[in-house]
Parts: sequence; structure tokens; C-alpha cells
Amino acid sequence: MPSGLRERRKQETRLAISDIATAMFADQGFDAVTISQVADAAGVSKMTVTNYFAHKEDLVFDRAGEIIDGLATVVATRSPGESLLDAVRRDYAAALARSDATLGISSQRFAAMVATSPVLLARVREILELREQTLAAAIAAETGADSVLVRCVAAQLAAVHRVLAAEASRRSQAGQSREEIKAALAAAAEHAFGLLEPAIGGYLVRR
Amino acid sequence: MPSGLRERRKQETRLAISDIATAMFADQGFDAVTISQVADAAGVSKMTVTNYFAHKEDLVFDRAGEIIDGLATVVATRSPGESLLDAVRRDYAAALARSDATLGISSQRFAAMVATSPVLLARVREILELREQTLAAAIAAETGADSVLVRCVAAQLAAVHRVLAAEASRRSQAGQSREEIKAALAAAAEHAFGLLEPAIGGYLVRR
DNA sequence: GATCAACTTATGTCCGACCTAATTTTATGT
DNA sequence: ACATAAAATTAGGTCGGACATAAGTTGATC
Repeated sequence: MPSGLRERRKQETRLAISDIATAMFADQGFDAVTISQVADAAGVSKMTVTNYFAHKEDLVFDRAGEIIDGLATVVATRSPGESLLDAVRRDYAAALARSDATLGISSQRFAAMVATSPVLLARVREILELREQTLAAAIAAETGADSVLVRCVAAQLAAVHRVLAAEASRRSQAGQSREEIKAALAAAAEHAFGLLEPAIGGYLVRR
Repeated sequence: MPSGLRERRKQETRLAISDIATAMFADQGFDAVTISQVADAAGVSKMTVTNYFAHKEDLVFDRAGEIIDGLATVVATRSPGESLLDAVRRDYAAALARSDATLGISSQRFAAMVATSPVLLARVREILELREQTLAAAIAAETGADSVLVRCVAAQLAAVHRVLAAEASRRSQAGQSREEIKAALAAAAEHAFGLLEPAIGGYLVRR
């Protein structure tokens, strides 16, 4: 098991590399900075970077696991009497209130960096697909059976999150303020989740 | 302008390279075959392959444009009195009847090849995202205004197609017959599109 | 304090993507 | 028919990311 110093150093090194890399990427663009340059700036060898981060994209999306598990956790921990849609909608409002980073609200430079890099966009798509699949698995675990319908419900719920995140990214790129974006997202979420209400509003109310 | 022979030769070369490549990929796996090997097998130089196909994945998904434009075309060409959902649902049934290749029904080997290659899966995600965006643009063009709601509707419609295609891929990998898969997809489509009925069933009925 | 395990490094290979210049093939005008 | 222009193809090279291996270094443990 991790013994004090060694493990702490690892986390420090990891974070230092990730922070420096993200700053360099935001500054010069993801594809314009090589792993070697990141390694040099961080004062480590190239191999150390690739040891910590299996893929270059991981330098940017180090906390992808939280996004991937987010929706499934919300569904799994919802209170009795709450439907899937209610839980996801309630959680979105809460995330907005606490300015959760996973909603896609970011600095103009970060948003532009992601939007202009094919590699990062691909990674975002993969993360969102995994989130949807994880959500579908959580729903399937609750209903006891996997099915196309379960995956459709998961897809619809995840799609709302995804479309709202895209809107957040768009507004971030446009340079809007966090408060401005949050207000817009709150209004948009009303409409978006409301659209699903007649379809899956009563789906899987927890007993 | 394209003058007979020259253009025809190009298309022949392009198709020959693509066919040989797909066969080699299906046989040995996408990542196990290099572009050089494809070039050798096709009797051309490596540069010729990369001239025709900007990315290695394009050797497999040469007709991506058809998938990307499919839903938008369906929506844009639907008849008066038809809603968005009705048009997409009707078209799906028609595509199923004609065993359209874009539905995801394929040979076991092809399905396995795609499913086991991270690069190909990434390309599939990109194609599906582009299809959704193209559909959203078509809907926005009709309503006269883009919005989060429009993108949500596009996302929901595209999601059904995507979930059904994933099901097709899963069954293809499992070695089910085309007829077997078509029957399962027809039934699944009933449920999947039916789920959206109360949400967007009356949305954008063409006048 | 010596030993072991884990972390880091140096070095090198492989492949996809890309570039440039040279060569071959096709099309066109006289 | 032939020369010339245009386009396709080729050869050879660079670069970066991913990966493998072995050697070196540092922290942990008895």
C-alpha cells in the first residue's frame, strides 16, 4: 500500500506535469506542443510523462472518471419516489449551483483549445460515450435486464447533458462570463429536460 | 474538369486500394496491418494510399458522407403532414426493408474488426456526431432558428439510430444472420421510436 | 544501514502523418 | 502526330506519439 512520501511525490509529479502541460496547450494549442516539450518544461524525462499518462490527451482530461461515473452515481443514489429524469434534472441544477467543472463551463482559452484539437474532441466523444454506457449499465442493474429501451433512455438523458455541455463550450469560447453562462444553461436545461418529461417522466420511480 | 479515362482510373485505383485494405483489416485486424502493407498488396506506393485517403480509417469508412447526410436528407425531403419523428421512423423501416448498409448490419468479421479497433471506434463516433449536427442544422434551417431545443431533438432522433446501430453491431458480432438481426431491429425500433412519440411526436409537422 | 521494490531515465524501434522534389502518365492544342 | 502542359504517382525523408527494454536512482522496510 502507498507509504507516505513516495506516493505523495508521485501525485505531486503527476499534478505538476498535468498543470504545466495544460497551460502550455492552452497557450500554444494541443497539437503544437510535443510531449518532449512538456517533459522539458516539467523537468522530467519524456518517458516519465508517458508513464504517468498513457495518452497525450490524458494530460488534459485527467479526471475523466468523474464525468464517466457521474450520471450512473446520480441514478444509483437517488431517493425513493424519484424517477430517473427527476434525479438527473435535480443533479444538473445542483451541479450548476456549485459551478461543477464537468458541465463544460471553462475559460475561453481552454474551450478554444479543446474545440480546435481533433485529438481532444475525439477524447471528449469517448468520455461521453463511456458515461452513457455506464449510465445504461446502472439502469440495467436496477431493472434487472438490459435492452435497447434501457439504452435509449440512457442515451436520451446523456444527450441532454451533452447538448448542454456543448452549449456551455460554445458560450465559453465566445467569452461569456461564468454567471452569464450559468443563467443560460439553467434556462436551457428547463426546456431540455422538460422535453423528455412526457417520454420518460414516470420511468423507474424508485420505490 | 474530369476527362474520362483519367478520372475513371482514379476511381478504380481508389476502390481497389479500399477493397484490398478492408479485406486485410478484416482478416488481420485494423491495427495489425500497416499502410505500407496495404500499398504493397495493392501494387502502389505508400504515398499513393495516403494521397487518396488522408487517414488510415478512411480506408474502411469511405462512404461516411452518406451516413452523415442521411437523417438530414430524410427530414428535408419528408412529405407534408409528416412530423420529424414520423419521417425518421418511416425511413428507418424502409432502410431495414432494403437492408441498407448504414444500419450497422454487417458480417461478423467486419463488426469485430471495428469493435476491436480504438481508431475505428473513434471514427465511428465522429461520423455519428457529424450526422447529428447535420440533422440539427437541417431542423434549424426549417424552424429558422437554432437553439438548444433543436439540438436536443436532433440528438434524440440520432440517438435512436445510434442505439439501434450498436445493437446491430452487437448481433453481427454474435454471428446472427441478417434476417434474424433485421427482425430484432424492427421490433426494437418500434419501442425506441415509440418512446419518443409522447415527447416529440407532434414536433414540426410539415405544412 | 543494507536490501528490495518502485520510480525514473536513456535508448531505440515502429508506424501514421506530412513534406518536397522527381518521375511517369494522361490530356490538350497545333 | 507530336510537343507541351497538367495531373498522378513515386522515392526519400522528417516528425511526433506509442511502446519496449535495460540500466540507474530513490524511497521503504527489516
